[in-house]
Amino acid sequence: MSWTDERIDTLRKMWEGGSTASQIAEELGGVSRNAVIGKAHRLGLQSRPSPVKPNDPNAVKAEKPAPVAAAAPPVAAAPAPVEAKAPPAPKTAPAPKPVERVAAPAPAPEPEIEDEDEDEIDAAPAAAATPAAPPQPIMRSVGPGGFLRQAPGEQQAPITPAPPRRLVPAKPSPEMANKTSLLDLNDKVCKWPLGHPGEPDFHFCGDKVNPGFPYCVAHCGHAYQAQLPRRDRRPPPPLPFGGARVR
DNA sequence: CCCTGATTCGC
DNA sequence: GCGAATCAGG
Repeated sequence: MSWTDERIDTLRKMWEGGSTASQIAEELGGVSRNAVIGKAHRLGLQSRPSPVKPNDPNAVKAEKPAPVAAAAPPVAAAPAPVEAKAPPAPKTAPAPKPVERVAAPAPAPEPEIEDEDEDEIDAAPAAAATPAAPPQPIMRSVGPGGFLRQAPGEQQAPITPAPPRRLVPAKPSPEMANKTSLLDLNDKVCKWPLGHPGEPDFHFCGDKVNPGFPYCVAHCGHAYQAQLPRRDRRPPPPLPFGGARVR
């Protein structure tokens, strides 16, 4: 493959649009990630914070070891350290346009609790509530039964497993009449739990399963997230660069 | 390990 | 000019 104007154009647009070299390489096809990077540099397209490059030309500062008089050892090392001229002007403004990008995380699936009458989990009467941290929106994903999965940051025992409460009759209960209980599960019904174990009306979806899956079609939608091929993933900045056609 | 981008260097 | 090999941080 050669670098035709068209391909260079795509490279340039994607590169400036924030696509990674790998993505660009895949999009173009026939070239490696390295080829893309190499070409990008040859085109003069640098920038883009590199994981391995401190993008701070001013660096070196705060270098603990040498508070010595600024300049290195010039020949006529004048002992006079002071002479407060101005701190060595940073000459040309280095700031190469930091290409700021807004991290646009994929819209997390709205944590919907699907469960009729989700009764509040009355936490233990912790008298003096601990001040704790200020409430902050945390994005969680929803697992079967409406359990909120812990966000990556928080670590904490997963809520009380199954509050004893009172035992409920396994089957002959009015409210459980038409519900699918544990004993009703088989390969043909949706095993998506509704409510929480230990609660009076805990039961399972029970709908006809999506063939090949343990859940019905609807709940498969919750249980499985489509994993698109890389090439179809449009990275953060939804750049409308022209030439890219989704294959 | 995986991912990144940067750099080098033989072609 | 090209890009594989290599490097180095996350």
